[in-house]
Amino acid sequence: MFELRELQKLASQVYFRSGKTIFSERELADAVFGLSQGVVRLYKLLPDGRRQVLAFALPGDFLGMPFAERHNFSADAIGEVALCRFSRADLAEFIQSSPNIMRLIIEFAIRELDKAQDQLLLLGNGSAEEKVAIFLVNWRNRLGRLSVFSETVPLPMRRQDIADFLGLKLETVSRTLAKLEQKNVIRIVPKGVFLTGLEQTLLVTGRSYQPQM
Amino acid sequence: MFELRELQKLASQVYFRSGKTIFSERELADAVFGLSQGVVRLYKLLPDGRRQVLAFALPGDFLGMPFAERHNFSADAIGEVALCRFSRADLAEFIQSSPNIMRLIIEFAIRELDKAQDQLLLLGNGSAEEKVAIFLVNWRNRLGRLSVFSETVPLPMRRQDIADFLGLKLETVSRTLAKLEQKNVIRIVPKGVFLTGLEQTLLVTGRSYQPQM
DNA sequence: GCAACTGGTTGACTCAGGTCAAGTCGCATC
DNA sequence: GATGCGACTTGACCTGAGTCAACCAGTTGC
Repeated sequence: MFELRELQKLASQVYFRSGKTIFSERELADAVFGLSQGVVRLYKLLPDGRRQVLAFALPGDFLGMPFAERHNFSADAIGEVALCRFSRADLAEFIQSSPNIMRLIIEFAIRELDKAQDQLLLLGNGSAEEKVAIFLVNWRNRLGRLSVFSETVPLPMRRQDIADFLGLKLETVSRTLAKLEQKNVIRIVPKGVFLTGLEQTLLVTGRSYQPQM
Repeated sequence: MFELRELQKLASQVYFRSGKTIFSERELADAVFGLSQGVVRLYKLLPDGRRQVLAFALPGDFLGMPFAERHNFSADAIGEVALCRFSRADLAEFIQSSPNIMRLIIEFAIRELDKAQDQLLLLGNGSAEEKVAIFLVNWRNRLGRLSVFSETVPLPMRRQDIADFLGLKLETVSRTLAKLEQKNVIRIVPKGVFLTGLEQTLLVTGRSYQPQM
């Protein structure tokens, strides 16, 4: 699409080292970002320190919403990260000029909403095993779509991140992975897993939370 | 806003009796609705019958997203319901003509996304008591904003609906309400509750999941 | 009035997942 | 190659919420 080319011109590249915060919840959203390299964790915090990871962003994903006054979640880098930064002012001007872009943004927001709702379904109804299994399959599929298609699926995030994403404790994530390995549907390797027949398990158990993240 | 008046002309009023389904997940979204009277439950189902209630819609809320091909959740009436029905074709045409409306839709979608993310935070990290307490306070606040401001807060939905909304079982909801009554922060009355010092409880316990639903 | 239902409550018991506390493994750094 | 550290695993135990079942209160229909 023509407009997207134009949009590129507005971007400036920025880089973040592992663990650095890109932006924080409630902060004024003076820019939004397109992720070009690496993985980003999006999350909300409670005053007492409890955390909910909302999503893991991959290259191609957007961080932050145009038209949102303030960020409503925090984002930080998992490993080294490269981003395209769009200043809010530039972006607003650009968007106003193009109904096509408007429409893309709406469709993007709808997709995000749908993903959040699928996640609600999973958090509200899933057992630990279902949660972990579905997380792994979805993650693999997303990486697959980016053709980061290695046999062994990398898991750059920490166990704690997965736990906070799934509403579990890190010990439970660890134990559940061990259980899945026992069942011979995965193999745990350093910094990743190797999936063998996990989706079959999901089908058999009768769940299908719409494999997409 | 001028455009909103115009929009009214496109609407046709429709009515649903208690329990009736307005639309179902995956169904072609040939129309979207504005809720004018009553309460609607929005939910997703799993093949094995488990259900996640995503939200309870109140008058003024929109059901269904313009630009979404298909509904990505189901909706049915809790009690008698009156809706403004907008056909997809009419609406699309109307929207294209007005960037103002586009912008409103984007902002609406962003708000919905934010609400869904707050709900993720609650489902992932809350105890049964927190979930129920926060649900009651949020519900009261929403009704308050509609100036349906009675001292006793009506709860037109069933315990099962609340349970499916909060990722609990109906017995747990029932017990938790009983416990809150014991603590003298609510009083249970037929088809509703009476809140007395519940928000204080929330502040004391240190949680503030952004009181809004 | 009484039967049949539906929605809600309550009790007794179970168990998945949380908690706490040792370990282990990998990997920097000196 | 010792040492320290952060990420992860594993075990023993505990508990909050789920399960199963009985019971109660309104409502509807005959």
